[in-house]
Amino acid sequence: MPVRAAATDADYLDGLNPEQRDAVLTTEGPLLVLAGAGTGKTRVLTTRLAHIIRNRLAWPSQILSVTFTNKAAREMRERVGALMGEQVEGMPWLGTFHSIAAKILRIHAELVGLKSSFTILDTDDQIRLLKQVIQAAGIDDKRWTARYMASLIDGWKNKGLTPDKLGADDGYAFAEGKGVEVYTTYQNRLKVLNAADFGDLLLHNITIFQKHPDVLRKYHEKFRYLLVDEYQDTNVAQYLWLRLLAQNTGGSGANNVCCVGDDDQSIYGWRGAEVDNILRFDQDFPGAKVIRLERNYRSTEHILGAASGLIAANKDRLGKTLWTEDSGGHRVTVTGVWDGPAEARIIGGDIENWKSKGRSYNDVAILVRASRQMRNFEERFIQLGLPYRVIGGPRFFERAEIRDAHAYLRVLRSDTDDLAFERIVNVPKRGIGATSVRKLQQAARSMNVSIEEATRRIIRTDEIRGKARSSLRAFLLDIDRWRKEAETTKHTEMAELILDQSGYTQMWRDNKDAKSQGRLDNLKELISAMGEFDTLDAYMDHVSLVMDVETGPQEDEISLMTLHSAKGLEFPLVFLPGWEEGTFPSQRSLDESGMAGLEEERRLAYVGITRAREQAKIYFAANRQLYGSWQSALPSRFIDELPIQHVDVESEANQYNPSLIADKVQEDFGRSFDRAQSGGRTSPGWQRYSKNKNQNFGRAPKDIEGHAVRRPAKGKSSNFNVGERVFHDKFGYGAVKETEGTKLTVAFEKAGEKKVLDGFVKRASEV
DNA sequence: TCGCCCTATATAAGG
DNA sequence: TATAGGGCGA
Repeated sequence: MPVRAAATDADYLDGLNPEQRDAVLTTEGPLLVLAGAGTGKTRVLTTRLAHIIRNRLAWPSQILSVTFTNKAAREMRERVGALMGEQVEGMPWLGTFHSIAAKILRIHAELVGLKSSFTILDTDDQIRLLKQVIQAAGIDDKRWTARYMASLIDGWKNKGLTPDKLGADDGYAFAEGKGVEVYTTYQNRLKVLNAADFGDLLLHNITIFQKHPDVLRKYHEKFRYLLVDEYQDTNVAQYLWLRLLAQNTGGSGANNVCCVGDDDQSIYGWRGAEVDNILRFDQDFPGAKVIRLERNYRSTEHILGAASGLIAANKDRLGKTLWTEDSGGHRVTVTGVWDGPAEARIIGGDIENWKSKGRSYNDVAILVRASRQMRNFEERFIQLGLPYRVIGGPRFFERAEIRDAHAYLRVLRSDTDDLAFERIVNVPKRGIGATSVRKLQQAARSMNVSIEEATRRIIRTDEIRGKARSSLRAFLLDIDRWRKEAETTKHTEMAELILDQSGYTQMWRDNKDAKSQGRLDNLKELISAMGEFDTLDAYMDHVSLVMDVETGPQEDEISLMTLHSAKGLEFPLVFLPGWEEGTFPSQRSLDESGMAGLEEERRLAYVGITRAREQAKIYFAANRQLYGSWQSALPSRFIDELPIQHVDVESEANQYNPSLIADKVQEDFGRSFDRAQSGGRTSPGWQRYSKNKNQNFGRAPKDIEGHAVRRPAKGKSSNFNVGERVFHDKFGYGAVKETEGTKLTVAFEKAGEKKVLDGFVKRASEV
């Protein structure tokens, strides 16, 4: 096989810019491709794969390509296929971290005490199992919830920490130091159940690679090229896994690892991602080449300018300068509105306007920080009759009815799947309550058999009596009959038959809840999803790792989603509502993660703006309803950080004074920052921050007519005096307690003490 | 054991 | 405000 083919004149390289071409052709040695938003990352990735294969640098089976999501893997597979034509059949080692780790683990399962047939537990199973472990350890599971323990364990697994690698004080956050004990017991239970949770897939791989160099060597010999997408999202475990596979000194493809990512789009720190991985790449892989893709093909100059100015406030970044030839276009707009419903009303009107100009709803996206912000929009769109789709939200295979159905199928397949058996033994209600189930669990444990086997034995005794006993007996007979029929019946028919005969579908038919029809529909959809696989086993293997469902044909609809799920997408017109302190940046991020949290929020804002091709429109509301009660809000500090030459300030007519935007509290920012950051104003971060901030604030913003907005002089006080009686549309009457610039602290008679801006209150005497 | 009522709680979400 | 899960009475 030639080490390198002269392929620079190949037509698949046409149309790549010099940096993209370099990223495709640099096949040997470690390479980091820093791909800014909209710089043609996927094209580079797929072309690189095609280049390697076409030039016979490696066979498709010798390339390991990892992504985070099934969607990304699917897209890559399709696009490589399109580039290669029919000549190449699928790439066996292209997939998500988890699917590839699972594939490897199936081969070597016995090295970590599992059987090759191990089941993969989803988060729901994981939590139910943990609850059992916690209760068995005599820990109060209300004070110390399984959910909390699961998050600790996930955190440890994300860091590559098995129980033996934890110190005594590590588990102290749980039940006075019992954390590690619970973790250990949980891992032992998993082994007994022949199961692995998602974190284990990677972790077991790492253990195997570390303890069995001969196994690792085989993979070194197998893989000549490694490719990692979205490298900024990798956690420590993924990083360790990759290092082990990549650090190949003697093999055929020494260190040919290519990581692609964008530190500015790292938004999954809360999920264990370590931006550090990408920041440290050249130290981890000595001799690494770094290529920056900075030419943006997506957005206008104003959109890029606004986004770049914003992200410049971040300290920990490698730094890129995006540029475009697409000059002109609309500035990013910033609009202040009265409250959430007003925001939805204005955006709804804008969308109608867009549509009436002959553009499509598909061009439009609304990106929110938290899913609860979607509600105002849904309500308004229904009123206006605007078609929309919500992207994200609860996923198909995670719905309770689907999990129940799967549990029936798991029991059908295996008589040792305790978690599945427990889940459905009393669904639908068969009169087998918690007490009976506990007895079964105890019996199973003492006899060292599965719960199903324990049940078979126990119903021959008087241990369980009455209805519970007869129901259990009938249930076991059902299971036996189903297993027998399954030998000769197609799996889809089998599923229908089981759901029918168990009374499961009847349970939902009898349920008068509004959602139960939807659940029945989901069950039908499940059957048809199963039909795409030849056997039940093939189907079950698939769903354990692929939780999403491919989206069907597109209608012309507005997209409504969170900022997180918008990553990787683009739309001509993007609405960014809810840019208020507390909402965005989220107060919780600041409280829990301080400066790092703030920077991640800012990257999220950057992701949001850079989704837009033609126009990005930012909104903030003066009042926001949170959990049923109204709160006044201040514009997000991110609005202050937008370079003014790329921004137009608009206002909701007569309701809002544009000068408020400009004003908005440099001092207030300082205060919330102090809260979030223990270092306070003396920290380097703060000093750097204020410096950047002042740079961005040299000029006064302009309002929609182009007049410079009057900016209150520093220390300018409001027109209200302490003790004055005022009226606020949402909070009613109250008395001013304190004034600070244009910000008032008002003791409202009904709503209590609130901080509001003086533009939003009137003198009570003028009402 | 079931079912209702009350109350505690509330980001983001991939596999 | 909306919901999920626990407590308690029938």
